[in-house]
Amino acid sequence: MKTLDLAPIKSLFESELLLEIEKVGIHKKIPQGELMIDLGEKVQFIPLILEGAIKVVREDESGDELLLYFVEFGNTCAMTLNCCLGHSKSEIRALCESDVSLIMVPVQYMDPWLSQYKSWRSFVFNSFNTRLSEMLKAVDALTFLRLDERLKNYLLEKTKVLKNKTIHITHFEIASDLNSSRVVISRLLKQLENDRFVALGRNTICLID
Amino acid sequence: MKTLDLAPIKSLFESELLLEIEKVGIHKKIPQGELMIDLGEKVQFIPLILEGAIKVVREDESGDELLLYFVEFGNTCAMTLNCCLGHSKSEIRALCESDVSLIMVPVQYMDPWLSQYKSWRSFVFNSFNTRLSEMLKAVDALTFLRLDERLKNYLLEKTKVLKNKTIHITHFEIASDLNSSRVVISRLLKQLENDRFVALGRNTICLID
DNA sequence: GAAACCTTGTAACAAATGTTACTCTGATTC
DNA sequence: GAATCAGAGTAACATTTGTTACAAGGTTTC
Repeated sequence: MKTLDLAPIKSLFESELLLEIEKVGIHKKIPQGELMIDLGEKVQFIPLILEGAIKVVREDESGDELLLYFVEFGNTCAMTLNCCLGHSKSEIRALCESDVSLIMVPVQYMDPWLSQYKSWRSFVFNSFNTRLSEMLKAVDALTFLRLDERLKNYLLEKTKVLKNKTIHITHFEIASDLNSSRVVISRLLKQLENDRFVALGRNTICLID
Repeated sequence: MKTLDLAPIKSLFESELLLEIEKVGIHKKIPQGELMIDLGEKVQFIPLILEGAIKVVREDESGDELLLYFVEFGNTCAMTLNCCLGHSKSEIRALCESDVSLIMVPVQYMDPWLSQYKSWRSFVFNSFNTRLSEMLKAVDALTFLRLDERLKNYLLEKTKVLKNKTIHITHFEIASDLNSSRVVISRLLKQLENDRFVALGRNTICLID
């Protein structure tokens, strides 16, 4: 069994805590596209993300979706913390946006570490704060922006998270993430192409500049 | 100087913590309508709500608003915690929806109490969770509901928080809270009146049933 | 009590977004 | 290589929401 490579999170936690994490944490690699948590599932582990990005999605009763935000390195999913602490079920779905490398810490360490380690408290609160900020951003976009602006933001986020100006995706998938319809997205993308914001190809969108 | 009446929160915290709260907390009563925190302000106190409700509002650059949620007894404003911990500035505006009675705890107790008192940890996390849930509800409404449904929810929330079936409010104020326009709200309210959901009067709306 | 103001009702129109239907084209399957 | 299919372009139309404009009653001010 390989030792955990904690290098990416070394600066986040004090050394004693790092030892504990090494002892009880399980290193996992999850390939792109894989479902991590679904609606209504119980969460048994706190995920510490080392590499990659996770996409968090909300769904209503009739199956319509909305992308809420991405979770990246140095954060954990606050919705998961939510579940761990409240022992409630997941209100969201989490998918791997890219290949993800993470450490799973069993939930029972949550509370003792909170009282013991200041760096753990910082980490957990930092995650909550980041999450609340992301939720605010989502609300802002839905409230104050028109769909063309939301689409632009979406494309920018996507390229940032995937670290690649060219995105492989269909118009239909974008429509799902933005809770819109394929025809509308095609229409707006065509506009963005005319505005020299993107170049369109089959299954690909390339940001210009 | 009167002793704090901690009765309402007695069951939330262990007795030692209650003593500490009594020692360092400042009891305050704030009348309805008063501004508690504005955008960009720094927060020096953690508010523990004993009675009443606080309305939390988001605003964009151009001055358009949106009501995010209400904070009631037994919770604290997670956005405030956000500020306390991150030492960042408020991203929201908080107003007293009704007369509010609360205890203000200076922020420096936040961290020591977290490591010392399990009930404080529970309380803080509970607040975060409630806030994330409320934000999810807000996102859901914006994404999946049409304005008439959002208006209904708004009226129901409002009567619940104010504990009164009759609301004193103008159509314009509702439009602000829902980030819509007065004319649209009047139109929809008229519909709700035809559907026997409300009875309309000048400055008043009364929920039927 | 006249003037000014606030609140609400209503109509006509405009803009943003969603829906349906059809076409074209390149990829995949057999 | 013919048949099928998925992805994308486009037009016509429907719905939802927002905007402008104006009228009619209350309320407040002076």
